[in-house]
Amino acid sequence: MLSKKTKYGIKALTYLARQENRTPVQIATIANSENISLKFLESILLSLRKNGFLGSKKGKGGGYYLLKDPKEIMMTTVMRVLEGPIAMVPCVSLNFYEKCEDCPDEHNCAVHKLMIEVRDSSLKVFRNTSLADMAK
Amino acid sequence: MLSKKTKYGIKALTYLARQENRTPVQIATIANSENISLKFLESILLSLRKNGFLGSKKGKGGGYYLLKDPKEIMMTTVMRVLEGPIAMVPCVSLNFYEKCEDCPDEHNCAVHKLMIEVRDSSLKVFRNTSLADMAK
DNA sequence: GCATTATCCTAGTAAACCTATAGGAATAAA
DNA sequence: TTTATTCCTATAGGTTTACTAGGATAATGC
Repeated sequence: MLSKKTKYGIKALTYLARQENRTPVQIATIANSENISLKFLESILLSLRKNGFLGSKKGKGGGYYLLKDPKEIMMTTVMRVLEGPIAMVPCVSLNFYEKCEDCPDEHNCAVHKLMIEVRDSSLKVFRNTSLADMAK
Repeated sequence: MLSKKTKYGIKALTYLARQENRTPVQIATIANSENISLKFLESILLSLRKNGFLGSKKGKGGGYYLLKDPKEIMMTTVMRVLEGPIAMVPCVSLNFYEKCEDCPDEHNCAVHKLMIEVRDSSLKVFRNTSLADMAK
């Protein structure tokens, strides 16, 4: 299941991608438009800034804005930062790999094989979608 | 993330699918072979029986066995029973649909569109894989 | 300089969910 | 009647999720 954090994060990014110029948009504006709790969104945008997606400006007329062209921001990156691994099992994750405790031999594990297929099919979708696509 | 329950459930089903005949296999045998906590596996197999995948026999020489031909058991069904919805968001789920609270219009939601694609790609994998495939 | 308007940051919390575990009842076979 | 097994309910303990509180910090405009 997608966490609300991820869902809201994607919605906020999409909102910003729809903006014509890169002048800062206030958290409250986005929160209002997308029906997201202000304080929760605040913490999400903060982490998106720390992860290099957003820039910010403090004080009056401040807010958040995208740092890159939406076309260059792929959903794989967004998902990994907000949600974590795309794979359903750590032993199949490309960026967050971990060995299973119970599995003596990964290559002989039926779950492993299935989950590689699932991972690849999801990856294909995320890799083919940019934030610009989302904003359309 | 796949829950351990689902992971262990699939492993147990695969184990049973590999059995040549349908004589009952004890929980302890499976738990041992797959490195799963006995008591935990017990509760998982119980729910698999209640959901029509397994039959059981009590007492000495008892255990669990598959009720259907592994070729007829598709991973979509297994996943839905063990893990729940295949979709990452309820508003995109075929079998567990729920409207989003925050979304006024589903059809205009970028997250919704993306998650439909992800769901369909995962579904394709699960629909093309039977328990017999897993056991190979 | 000062008031106002924003973001920044750390912490905390209630509820839900996950991963088991305990302990005994029911049933079947030898 | 003993032994082996599943059946069933309850619950404990840990983790994660989805927020919320409250003040610090910085920028703007008068």
